Order: sequence, then structure tokens, then C-alpha cells
Amino acid sequence: MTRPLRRDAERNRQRILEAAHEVFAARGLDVTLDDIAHHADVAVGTVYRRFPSREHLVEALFETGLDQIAGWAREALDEPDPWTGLTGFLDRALEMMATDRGVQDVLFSRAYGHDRVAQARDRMAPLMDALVTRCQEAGVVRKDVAGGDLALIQFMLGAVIEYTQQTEPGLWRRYLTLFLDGLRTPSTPLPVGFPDAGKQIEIASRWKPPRRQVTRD
Amino acid sequence: MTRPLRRDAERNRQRILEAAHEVFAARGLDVTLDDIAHHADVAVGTVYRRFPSREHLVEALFETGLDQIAGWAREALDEPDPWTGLTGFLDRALEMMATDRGVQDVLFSRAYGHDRVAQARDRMAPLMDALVTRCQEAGVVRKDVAGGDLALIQFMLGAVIEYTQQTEPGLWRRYLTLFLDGLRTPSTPLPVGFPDAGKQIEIASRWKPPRRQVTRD
DNA sequence: AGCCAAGTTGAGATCTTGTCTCCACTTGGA
DNA sequence: TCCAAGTGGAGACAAGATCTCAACTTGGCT
Repeated sequence: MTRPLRRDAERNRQRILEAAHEVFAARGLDVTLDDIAHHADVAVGTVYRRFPSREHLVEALFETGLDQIAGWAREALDEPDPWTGLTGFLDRALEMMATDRGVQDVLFSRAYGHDRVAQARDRMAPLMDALVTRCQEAGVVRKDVAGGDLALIQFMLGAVIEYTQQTEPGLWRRYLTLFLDGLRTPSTPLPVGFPDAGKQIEIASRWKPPRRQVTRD
Repeated sequence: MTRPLRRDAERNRQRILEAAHEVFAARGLDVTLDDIAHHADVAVGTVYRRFPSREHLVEALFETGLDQIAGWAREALDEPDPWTGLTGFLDRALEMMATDRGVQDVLFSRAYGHDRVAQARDRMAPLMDALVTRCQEAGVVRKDVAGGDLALIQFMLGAVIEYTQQTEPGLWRRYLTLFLDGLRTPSTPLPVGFPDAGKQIEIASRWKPPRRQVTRD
């Protein structure tokens, strides 16, 4: 049985988690633990005493974040109009990615979050499938797109967010709209099929979140 | 008047340029001059004697590449059918980006290529505008997109290329098709306007090409 | 109040990675 | 033959991240 943390230690633990959340949100997962420590007004040593690696922080922070997205997907499935469900979901999820850069890293890379976060990620795939299938059954989405396409679309819009958010926040909505119009029923046949699960994992394994420009505060 | 290089030196210069082209193509602009040297079977010192910085290599290599893209745009304007012109152009340009990762870096970042490459880049914008306007006049492209949107679309597809090319080459065509369907005339109004020139420069200035995964040969 | 285990601090040891120099050595060509 | 031009590559230098540790502080139990 492990005894509870001393009061000051517990307080510091919270401050570190908060700081990590903010720093991850602002600059993605690829930040130093020193940065986080500084942001939490705590020395590096303290951070290392609580969290042996960035990995532990990521696990502690992002599992709930991903589950929140999954929750939106489930809500979207309850929406009476399938199309509204789908677009509403994408809007929320992307809004979150625009606010928290860490989410994109954790969603699309296998570099961090090997345990609980990875599981949360996997729980999302069937929900995406359901969202798309429901729209297809209602005849409002072309038959040749897959649930997995939603992920790639999110990835692309994530790239736009990364590119433009500082300067032109919200510009991504422009391209989301363009995409959604492309998803609707009158359609050109798609030239390549969507990759299977094995390929998808391979893709994500190869991707590493980009090193972000150092933005001074 | 500067005397010509010695024969062996000239040969090495060529090998360096070739090697740089290959390495930039495979891994983007953010590679070390040491890498290039190694690839050219030449010592680092030799590279530094010819090209004081990566910048010089980039200038020497990419000006023609960008002009080639501009050339395709001009050809596309000669195409009798405006829509075929537009799609054909995007296809070629993206094919090039898929083959040469350096192109994406040089097109969308201001980190490299300050002189001739920058000018070549600027020469492209009016061509994009023309391509789009021509389609709009023919009534095949929605009125609310701008020439600049083509660049962002290329950027997004570039991100997909980066993410999937190793594993699932050509997958980007799937999303190009989706996008093109979104560009066609029956349309949902776009939620945000396209940013003006000043903003565009600011956007590109902030972007740095991502550090690529080290892929062992 | 006094004690000490738990906690904190932050300079710095260590590692990694890239840039660029320098000088002993080699080579093309007048 | 000779030497200016060219080359090799170890390593100096810089930047930046990871992680440690010995001296110091503090919460909380008695």
C-alpha cells in the first residue's frame, strides 16, 4: 500500500499537470520537460520525481481528451439527422484540435501514448465507421468513402490548423466546408481505395509530430 | 574573371548537386550537409568549399523546379477545357511533390530560398488566380474560392503525402478527388474568407518544414 | 517545539546532433 | 617536375535536451 503524497507534493503534482496541459496545447507534444517545469513554476527535478518521462504525462492527460472526442461521436450518432451529426462531430473535434495541438500528435502518431491513450484511440475507429455508414444509408454521403477517411480528413485539416492558426484562426473551416461538399452524394469515383488496418498502423508509426517553431511568450 | 574549376573539382560539384537533389527529394530540405556529402561520396569539407550553406544548394536546385510547375500552370491555361486544365495541373504538381519532398518545403516555407527561389514562388500566384478564374467564368467552379485556395489545398495534400507516401503511395489522389468534387459548382457557402497577401506571407514565415523521421538506407 | 522523512531546487554532468574549420595530404595540369 | 587547387575527415564549437544529485526546505507526526 502506497501512502498518499504530502500536501505540498500533491499541490505541485496538480500544477505540473495543469502546466503540461497548457504547454502541450500550445506547442504540441514535442516540448521539453524543462519547459513544463518552468511553466509550472517548479524545478525540473520535481517534474522528474513525479513523472519519469513525457510519456507518463501524456498518458495522464490525453486519455480523457480522446474519450471526450469519442463521446461527441456517440452523441452525433444520436442526432436525428445523420448529416448534421457528421458535420457537427467534425466541427467539434477540429475545434478541439485547433485549441490543443497535443491532440493532433496523440491522435496520429504512435510515438507517444502507448498504453491507455492507444486504447482510447482504437475505440474511436468503429464510431467513425458508424457515423459514415449512417450517412450513406440515408443517401447523403457517397458510397465510396470509409470511416477511416474521416481520420485522414482530420489530419489534413490539422495540417492547415498548424500552418495558419497563429495568423488566420478558423481558416480551416473554409477547407472543411470544401471537403464536406466533396463528401456529399453527387460524386466522381475515387481513384484509390482506403488502406486496411495494417497499413493504417504502419502509416501512423512512421509519422512523428513536427518540431514546432519556438514561439516566445 | 574567375578561372574555371579544375576537372576533378567540377566533377565533384556535379556529384554534390546530384546527391543534394536526391537527398532533398527523399527527406526534404531539413537534412544536414554531412548527409549530402556522404551521399555524394565526398567529404564534408568539399561540400563546404563549393556551397557555403544549404541555402546555396537550395537556390541552385529549386529555381528550375518551381519554374517547371509554373510552366505546367501556363500549359493548363492553354487547355481548351478549363476544368481539365485545373485538375491536370494539380495532378502534375502534386505528383511532383510526392516525388520530391523538397518542393513542398520550398513552396510553403520562407525558411529557405530567399532569392531566386522566392521570386519563382511569387511568379506562381497570378497563374493560380487565372486558372481558377477561368474555371469560374466557365461556370464549373464555385464563385467563392480564390486562386490562393489552390495553394492551401496543395499544402493539405502535401501533408497527406508526407503522412502516407511511404506506406500507401498515391493515397493522396483519393483526397484530391474529394476536394475537386468540393470545388465544383453546387456548393455550400464558405464560412471564412481567404486571407490577403500580407497574411499569406505571415503564415508561410511561421511555418518550418517538419523534421523528418530518419529513414535508414 | 523538535525531528526527520519526504520533497524541492537548480547547477551541471552527459548525450546527441548539427555546423563548420583546419591542416596534412593528394592531384591536375602548366 | 612542381605547386596551386582541391580533398579528407577528425574534431572544435554550439545548441539544446535529458536526467542526476547533494545541499537545502518543509509538512506533519509525536
